[in-house]
Amino acid sequence: MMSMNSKQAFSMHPILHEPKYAPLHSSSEAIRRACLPTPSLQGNIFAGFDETLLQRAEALAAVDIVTQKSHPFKPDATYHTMTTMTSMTGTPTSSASHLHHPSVLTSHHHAHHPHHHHHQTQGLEGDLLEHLSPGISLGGMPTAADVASGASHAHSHMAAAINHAQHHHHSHAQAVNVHHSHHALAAHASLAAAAGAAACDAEPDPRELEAFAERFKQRRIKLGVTQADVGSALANLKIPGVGCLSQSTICRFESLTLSHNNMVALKPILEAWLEEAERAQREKMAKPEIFSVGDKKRKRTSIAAPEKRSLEAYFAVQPRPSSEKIAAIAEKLDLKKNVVRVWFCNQRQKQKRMKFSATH
DNA sequence: ATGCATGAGAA
DNA sequence: TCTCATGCATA
Repeated sequence: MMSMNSKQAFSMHPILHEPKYAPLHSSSEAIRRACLPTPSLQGNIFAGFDETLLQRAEALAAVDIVTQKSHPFKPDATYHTMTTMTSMTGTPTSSASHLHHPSVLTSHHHAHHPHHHHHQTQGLEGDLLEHLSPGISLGGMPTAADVASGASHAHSHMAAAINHAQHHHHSHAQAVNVHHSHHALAAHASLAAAAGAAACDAEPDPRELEAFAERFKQRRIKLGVTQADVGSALANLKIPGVGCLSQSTICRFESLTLSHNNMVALKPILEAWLEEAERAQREKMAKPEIFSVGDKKRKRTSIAAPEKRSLEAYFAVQPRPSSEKIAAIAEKLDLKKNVVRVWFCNQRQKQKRMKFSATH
């Protein structure tokens, strides 16, 4: 088995999004029912009705229900927790924190399906949910991460901006950019170089990526660093446009549960960290003097098993339900429309992840 | 390790 | 709105 080829063909563009400003957009909340014409689907038999589809899907779901059981839960189970962070122990299992969303690597694009719906009128709904802003924190570098941080110190700052694009003559564009807000730094250029490698850069080889991920994990563990440590330590590398990443992302990288593009974009960064960390460790070995020392809560809705099964059934029939269908499903399952919409989005994303996509 | 969520950017 | 990259909260 060695086939290589990424199936995603993206493209073209040399990228670059200019540091745009974030227009403010308020997140859309929910739109409730409206009347809508027709969900034009592409040759789908089940194209435009609702009840029938829903019932059918549920019937399918029912099959599982027999086999599996869980208790029916509240439709709106959201957990909130007050997070009190402040727990940094020496043990590797820490967490990282950062400022805003350091969103950052992007590349994508490929054109795909032309689907779209119509306008739905009205969208209002008093929603209880709102979002808040993050609290900042992160003061010093605690413990465990000497290696992680590559021994260098952090001046606590995040960077911000820039966006870098890489494109050669090929197809693939990777861009690492951070959203900046105010100032921007200069830009520069070497992402690939950071990898310290010879190659120019992108290698769409699932093989290579998989191998790297494996090695990465292995060496990371050997260094005694946790995924969270790696994530926060990335900021210390000061690679233009690269801030820190969460434990989640590192974990997903190692387990290949990221999109191909994302894997490709992250690889050079993590590779750079790895080298730096190993270098730092060697340095430390030399002199055993070591270290001196050492909100808003987001709510996570919990969709009960039965509802989840129904959603899966609907998804099997129609992965991209129209707004109206989403509303119908939401109502039927007694879930918020937005929850259902997000569920579908996440489901679609899952399908696209690497792991064993196919070409592999 | 993963589920659900947010946000930017592009349609 | 959707996709994508990411992250907080959780199990």
